[in-house]
Amino acid sequence: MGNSDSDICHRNMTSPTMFHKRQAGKSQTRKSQTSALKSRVMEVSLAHFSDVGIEQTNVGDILQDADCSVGSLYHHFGSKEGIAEALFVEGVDHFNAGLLAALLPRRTASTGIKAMVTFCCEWVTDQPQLAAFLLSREIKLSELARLELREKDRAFGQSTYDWFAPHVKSGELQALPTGLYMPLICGPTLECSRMWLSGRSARSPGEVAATLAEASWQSVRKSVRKS
Amino acid sequence: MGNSDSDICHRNMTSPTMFHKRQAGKSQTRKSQTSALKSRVMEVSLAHFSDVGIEQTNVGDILQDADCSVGSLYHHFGSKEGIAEALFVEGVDHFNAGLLAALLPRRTASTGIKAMVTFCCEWVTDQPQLAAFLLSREIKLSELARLELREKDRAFGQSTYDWFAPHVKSGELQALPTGLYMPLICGPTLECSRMWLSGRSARSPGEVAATLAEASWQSVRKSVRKS
DNA sequence: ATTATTACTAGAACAAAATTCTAGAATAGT
DNA sequence: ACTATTCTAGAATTTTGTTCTAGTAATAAT
Repeated sequence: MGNSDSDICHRNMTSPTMFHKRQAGKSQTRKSQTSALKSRVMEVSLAHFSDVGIEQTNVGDILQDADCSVGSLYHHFGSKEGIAEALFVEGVDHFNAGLLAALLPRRTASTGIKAMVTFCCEWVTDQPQLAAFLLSREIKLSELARLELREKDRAFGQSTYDWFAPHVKSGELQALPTGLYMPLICGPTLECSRMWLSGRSARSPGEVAATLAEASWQSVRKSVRKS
Repeated sequence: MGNSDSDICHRNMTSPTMFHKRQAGKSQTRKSQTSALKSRVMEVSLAHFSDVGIEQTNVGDILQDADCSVGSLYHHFGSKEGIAEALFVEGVDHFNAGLLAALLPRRTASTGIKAMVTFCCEWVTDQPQLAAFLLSREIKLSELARLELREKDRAFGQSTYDWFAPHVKSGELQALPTGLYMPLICGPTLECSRMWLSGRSARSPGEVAATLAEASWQSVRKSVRKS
């Protein structure tokens, strides 16, 4: 059915080609074919990576599932890690953008913080594959990607801090080192997510979103208590 | 100095042995030699794993640094992942034991929760190698190890819950699903740790321990507020 | 229009690294 | 003493990631 290759002898054929297979859709332009190929590789890779991890995934499987040649893959991604890196950077971008989109429109400290937690929970529950991949830091980022990411982190931190600042000033939120807000707000949720995604816990983040949101809010609000 | 091997020709020698090298300490019993070998392999492996990751570590280096033969390594650990697995399970055990030891002697809810956070911070700061390895979930656990770990998690959760229960009953701690206490109490700290260990943040957990402890306490204590 | 350049595809060939295999030595059990 | 088992050893094999050469489509330059 699928593989009408390898029936005729390809062995010891020093020259490739003799008109390309694989170009099923002739109507498509080359550009769109290429970008389709790249997305296919990334999609397939994500599935494998999140399933068995980067190391256990072998390039051969990706090649086969994405119907891609060795040459193309290495032309576009450079290496197996290269695919992972692309997925990682793209994923972090999406996550951060979504988190900001959830936060910025809120007007009160309480609703803002809770919106962040809720977004995390939904995001993890909605796309467990991507979440599992991003949360399992098994990617050894290249120096380039590391810098790119650090800059993105900084910009993201700045944006959230701009939102926080007025609420800190008004006395609703605690004044904390910049780097502590994210861990305090999203840390518990991400920890729950890891447990759930790795099968070590049965309860999905979605199920406990409200509780997590309230608890995280309590941990960063300015305390004015009786006792 | 060290390697007086490979000077005499070993090549194309179909039979091994002809009395073993490596047995430097003749006085030691075989048993202790073996267990020493295993620890050596684990120690060396941890250093490599936490440094460059499991994938980037190659077995050859471990073999050389631990002065171990291929046969021995595969006899004892089965595979490279096998070493990682052993390290992981042992590490989780130590961590959980330490955490319990920090918690159990405390008598009040507040000091108990804070002791847990403080212990996490110290533990991560004290043994960054082991921490980095455990927190970077790049290990694909075998089904066996997964079950073993799940059971350990359950037992650990039970022990902590036994400590929590009275404080919940007395109204000091919130009543939460069992699986949420750990993420809420240690989640922020572990998130900070990951950031610090991966070089994405400059502040070590130790430096912000007190703040984290207070915040985590606020997130799980029973709220009795004005507003 | 023709040529040069670039982007892309293809798969054989290569190299490196993980794992298996065979065999011998030490020890425990009977 | 003999048998079974555990452990050590390293050559041989296999697997797998990556490079290399060679070709095709598309585009820019002349």
